[in-house]
Amino acid sequence: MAYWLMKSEPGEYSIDDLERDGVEPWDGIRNYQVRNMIRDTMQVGDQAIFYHSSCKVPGAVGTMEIVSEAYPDPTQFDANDKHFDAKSDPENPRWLLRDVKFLSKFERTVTLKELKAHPGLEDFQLNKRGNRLSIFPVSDKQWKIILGLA
DNA sequence: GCCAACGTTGGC
DNA sequence: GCCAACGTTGGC
Repeated sequence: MAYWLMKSEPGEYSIDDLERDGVEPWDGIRNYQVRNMIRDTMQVGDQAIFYHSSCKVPGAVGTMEIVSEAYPDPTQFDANDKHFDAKSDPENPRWLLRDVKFLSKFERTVTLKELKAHPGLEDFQLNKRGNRLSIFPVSDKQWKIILGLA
């Protein structure tokens, strides 16, 4: 089983929203590198850290499980959606998503600041300069460290 | 709101 | 295929 980190702006969709919904399609991916990873590398049963980005206290807030194969993101065909993509062909959809299931909410936010300062996380992608991918892999070691902090 | 980083677009 | 312009991400 592999581990991931998945970012969401809590103003758009937070860990509390996922706890309430249980299972949710993780839509809005509009980056080819990320799309390729969720299509080709991610597996049903993988687990992911839920990360709050672009907010007052950015950080890891909980965990979830990947519970579906990749399938077309319906928001790409919805002209009223902010993720609408007029160039995506319905016969060959450009953007995919997977369903995720709530597993846990941390007692507290493990902040970006802590993650940056923690020994053993020097290679963590979140801490790398220019990191902008909304989903990326997390190693077993990194996963254990972060859950240990929660 | 600012800005660095980097992806995408489109003219040539 | 190059590259300038533009858009987006995301921390601060």
